[in-house]
Amino acid sequence: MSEDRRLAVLRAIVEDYVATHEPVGSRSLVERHSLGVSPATIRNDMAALEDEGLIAQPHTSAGRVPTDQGYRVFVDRLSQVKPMSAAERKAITSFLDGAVDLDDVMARSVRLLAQLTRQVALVQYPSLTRSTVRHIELVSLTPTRVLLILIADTGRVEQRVVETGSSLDDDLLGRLRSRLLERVVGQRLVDVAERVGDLAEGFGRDEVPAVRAVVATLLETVVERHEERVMLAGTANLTSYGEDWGGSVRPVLEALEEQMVLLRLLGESRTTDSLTVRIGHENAVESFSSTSVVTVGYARGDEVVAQLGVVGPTRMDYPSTMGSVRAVARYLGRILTENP
Amino acid sequence: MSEDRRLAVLRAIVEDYVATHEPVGSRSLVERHSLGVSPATIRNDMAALEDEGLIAQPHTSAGRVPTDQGYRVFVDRLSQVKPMSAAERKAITSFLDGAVDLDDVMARSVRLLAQLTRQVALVQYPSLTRSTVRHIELVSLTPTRVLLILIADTGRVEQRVVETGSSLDDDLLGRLRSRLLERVVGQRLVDVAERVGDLAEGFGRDEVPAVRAVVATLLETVVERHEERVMLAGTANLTSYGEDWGGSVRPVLEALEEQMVLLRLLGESRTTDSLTVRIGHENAVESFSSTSVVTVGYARGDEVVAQLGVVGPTRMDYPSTMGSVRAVARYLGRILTENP
DNA sequence: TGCTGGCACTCCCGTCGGACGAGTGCCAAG
DNA sequence: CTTGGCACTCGTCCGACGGGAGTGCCAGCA
Repeated sequence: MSEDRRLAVLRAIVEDYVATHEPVGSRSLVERHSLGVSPATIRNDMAALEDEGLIAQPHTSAGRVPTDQGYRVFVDRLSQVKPMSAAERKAITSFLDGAVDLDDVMARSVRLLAQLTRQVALVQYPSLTRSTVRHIELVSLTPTRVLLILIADTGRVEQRVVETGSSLDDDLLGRLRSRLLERVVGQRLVDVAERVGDLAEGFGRDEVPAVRAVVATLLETVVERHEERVMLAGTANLTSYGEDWGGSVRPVLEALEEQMVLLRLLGESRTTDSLTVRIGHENAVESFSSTSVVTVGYARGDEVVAQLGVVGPTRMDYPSTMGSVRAVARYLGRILTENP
Repeated sequence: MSEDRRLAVLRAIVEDYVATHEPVGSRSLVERHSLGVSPATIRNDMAALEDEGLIAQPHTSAGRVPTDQGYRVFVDRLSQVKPMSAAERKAITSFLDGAVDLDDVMARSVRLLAQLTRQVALVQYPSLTRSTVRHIELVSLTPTRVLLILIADTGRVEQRVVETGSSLDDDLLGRLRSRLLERVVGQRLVDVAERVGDLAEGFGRDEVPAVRAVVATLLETVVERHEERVMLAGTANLTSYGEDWGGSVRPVLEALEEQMVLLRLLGESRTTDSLTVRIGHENAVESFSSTSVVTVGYARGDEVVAQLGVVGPTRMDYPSTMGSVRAVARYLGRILTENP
């Protein structure tokens, strides 16, 4: 009973099960794949695979279904990422090239990914903390209110209203603006905090509170993870996987409405730009125990700025999904890199 | 056979059906409601109501179910909006009061509405075209790129990158900014177009193309319906209504991902601030033929700036839903009005 | 004229039993 | 180590059946 054939059987089981969504038996296995042995032999292999915990049977004397561990082995050792066809690549570029600004790029990417994979797609905005400051603008709204606008080099724009407490005249606003600009433009957002800590120095006594308020809001904007936005698309695809996906669709839909959950799904492997596959219970989030999450980082230049990925049933077509995810990440990275 | 009693029967049928989700028969009707007559009498009334097209039976000799028209009559003549309890009102205010900016207000409103109604909630951003310009800012990104930021008095901020073609120096940018400000600040967005048409006059020959580019983008931002954003929450609630909702959940989920569809659902009665209920086929959108949409405008000051509402099964609890929708609209309006 | 009780009828739905078939595990032989 | 054979297990798919809920109609009564 060769190790090789056993793995070939596992691969065949995964492929068939993904294709048919039905437990697969020894007979149909030898029919659909040229394994060169009889059903009985396969049955022995299957028994072994079951002992190893890679497959399981839903009921006695039904076909076999891959377990989470089975998928794990399949992904790690038995499959390779399926590259996109030329036509698909072309479709991707032409679809993404029409974008006019960052929001548009993100929106298009996430919809594209949902379409390609027929699953739920997630795209995280380029992280604020990893990018640098391109510009800061202060706009006076009312005497005691200032709109603080922060523009990152990724094209991302954050805005925030500051209650200054005391009033700011145009002169003070101008001085504050230029001080801020000279301190932080070109700096990485992570470093902004230490660059502006003493910014209040050099301002008049009565001006300090207002300056402090602005700086505080700026730091909030920069530091807060909370603002790591994630876009979502393709929730309708949840319905296609019938009822047989563990529990039901509801908890998944609920979880997908929580930004925090999305970030956890995407964020746990922040720095890599290699494909990450989290299968079933490997997901930290409870309600995703019968789903798999495929993520990858995308880069601007040669720095990974955020993650994107898809959420689907554990019985997804991993090679294709991984191919699509990787392809979208690459083209998205290219667009971000080319458009300064 | 009095008209009054027939309508009382219709009301009872709607109420029971909404509560139980099962066809309601003459016997259980007289048990649960004090109609003062026998089942046989009710049956006669039911036959009449069926002739009028207000109720129907799923199968011969099953109970009756309200038709779209039946709900229509119920909403128009037999029900009144159920006001929120004091506790609920308090919860609403405390939930909304924590908001820090417009995005936050919108996000909280939509989630709140979804929770209150246990349905899918929609909230449209305050319309750009109905509000006035508070400020316009031009920020130079690269020599040939300018970030145009438009701030409306509703607190809404739109940003857009302008490719100017030729290069803009700081001087030109400054002149352009002040010209723009003097022309449009305080103007209604609808009027912006005519105020800036001739803005290029007074600029040098070589400056005109860049000015034109900025103006064009500004108009695009102002005019484009496309940018009427809608927030969405509570899609998980779609699953609770079981399978028995016409067709399935999928087309509804799909439609809800289209901004255009959301706008159509909300937008058809733009100007009123009175409750609008669209039942089943009354919805223009195909996939919503077994859902009802309850919308209402919300105002800033005394001007309706946008719509909000919920999408649910036709067999929803209309009085409560209408109460929740109206309440959220009022509190949202109050917040927008109080925070300038 | 309108309400009521009675009655026959329709049809949905849950249950039960049996036949079928897919699939398994084991064994003895090649 | 592989293979064919064989007995066995279950899940699933009918078809029949009975109960029950609900209806429509009718004749009698206020």
